[in-house]
Parts: sequence; structure tokens; C-alpha cells
Amino acid sequence: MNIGEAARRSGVSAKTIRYYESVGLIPAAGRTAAGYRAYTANEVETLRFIHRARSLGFSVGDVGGLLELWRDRSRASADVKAIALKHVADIERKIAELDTIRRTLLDLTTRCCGDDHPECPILEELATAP
Amino acid sequence: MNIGEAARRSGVSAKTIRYYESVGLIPAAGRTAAGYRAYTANEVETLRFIHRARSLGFSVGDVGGLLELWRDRSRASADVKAIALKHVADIERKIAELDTIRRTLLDLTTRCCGDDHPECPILEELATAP
DNA sequence: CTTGACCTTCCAGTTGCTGGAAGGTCAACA
DNA sequence: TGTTGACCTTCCAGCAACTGGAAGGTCAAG
Repeated sequence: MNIGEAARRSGVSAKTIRYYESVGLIPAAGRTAAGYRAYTANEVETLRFIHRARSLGFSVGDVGGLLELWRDRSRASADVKAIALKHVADIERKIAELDTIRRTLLDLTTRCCGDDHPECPILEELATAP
Repeated sequence: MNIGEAARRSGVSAKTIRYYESVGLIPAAGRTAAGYRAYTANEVETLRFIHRARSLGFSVGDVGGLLELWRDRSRASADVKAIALKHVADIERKIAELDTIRRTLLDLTTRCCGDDHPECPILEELATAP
């Protein structure tokens, strides 16, 4: 099938499929006589796998690792779990960071009247915080 | 003062100060006879303002808006608050997104033995989820 | 035989810096 | 006076992970 059809079935855009090929995440697809990329159902499954992994926030590099493990029948689930747990830790760090910012901003926005006067604790904080 | 000193005092690296100048976030600094950028205490204050706003996650574009309002004595605090609230909404969306992912991954990693066997609910999920 | 939906490659832009190369300047020290 | 070393300058490239667009080839239907 053509790249457009593979895109529709996998949820990965044609543009992105080409990109994944260019960075080596997937091997170069076969070609028709006219030079069109041709995809098998199997390759579409791989793309769906990638799509799901990316939607869970795994980096393209991590997805490469997961793909390798997926294809490796003699893998150790510990290796998969390690990648996932590291990702969870990253996410939790990120959430904590965002939450700190969120609480600061909520405090500031609550204290800001938000009217047509210039007094503003938000700007004051930005201007004078340590 | 030289850019290095301004960097040390503001918390913004010299490299980044030049970058901010290049993208128009700050006006071009004055120059010494030798062509070195020269900064006043006032400009350092602006850089500190920028540094704090950036550390609260405001985009460089938003920081530009905040800077303008900061300098505008006849501003309406409502305009500042609007920028901040929009940012809070963005952050909350992001947190919700990350938390959904986090919960999914925690479920999967909990169910994965993480031993030297190949069976792995994480890969299974990636391979078969809807 | 034409139209429109495909496909191809390649280049540039996004965000916010950061690293590095090649070279000029300045202050202190021998 | 010379020279070192810490500054400074510009410009170019690259990170992540795409996305948009231009210019042009292909295919199937009507």
C-alpha cells in the first residue's frame, strides 16, 4: 500500500513516516516501479506501535529501543520496564516542576485585580523576586 | 559593564543575552569603542525580569508582552493577568496530559515482572492497543 | 486526454537556546 | 615590552520532532 494509506491506517502522517525513515527509526520501505514507497501490513503494525509509544511520550530514541526489544523474542522484560520507569521518573519530575509554577502563578493571579489599573503583583514579583 | 558581568548579575548567560538581542526581545546594547556590548544596571534589571519570567515557563513571546506592560505605566493589570491565566491554563492542560500518561505507565510497569523473561504487558499494550 | 489526488525530493522553519570555530581586546605580570 | 589568559566579537551548526511548502512526477477515473 502507498504511504497515504499506511498513514491513515497507522495514525502516523505520511510526512512523519518519511521522517522516521530518514532518521533510521524504521528501515527504508520498498518501492514500486514508479518510486512510490510500498508498505506491508506488518510495517503498518510497526508504525502503529510507534504511534502508541510516541503518544505515551516516549522519545524517538526510546521508541527505537522499544522496537528492538519488541522484535527480540529473547528479550528480558526488565529491559522494557527500565525504559518505562525512567520515562515515568522524567514525567514525574516534569509534573512537579509544572505544578510548582502553577501554584506560584495561581497565587499571583489571585492577588492581581485584573482591572484597568496598573498595580499588578505579577509584574511586581517578576521585577523584584530574589 | 561587559556582557559577562551582566550575565553573572542577571542569571541569563552571555550567549542567551546575545540571542535575546538577536530576536528583538531586548534592544541592542550600547557598545564600547572596541565593540564590546555595555550594559547598565537598568538593563541588567530587565534581564533579571526576563530570567524570572522564563523560569515561570512564559514563552519568549509572552515575556515580550510582559516586558512591554512592565514598562507601560498606564497598563491595565487585566492585560497582565490575561497572559498569566492563559499560561496557567496551558500548564494545567500539560499537567493533565502528563498525568494521564503517568497513570497508564504506572499501571503497565506495575504489571510487568521486570525479570529475564520476554513476557511484557508494556510491549503488549503498545502492540495491540486500539 | 485532462483533472485531481496521489506521490517524490529537498529546503526551511518551528522553540530556545547552546557549542564551537576563528579571531579581536584588555589587564596583569615578568 | 611581551605574553599570557580571560574576556569579547561574529557566524554557523545542531538539538527534538516534526511540519509546511515548492517543484515536479504518477496514476486512475471520467
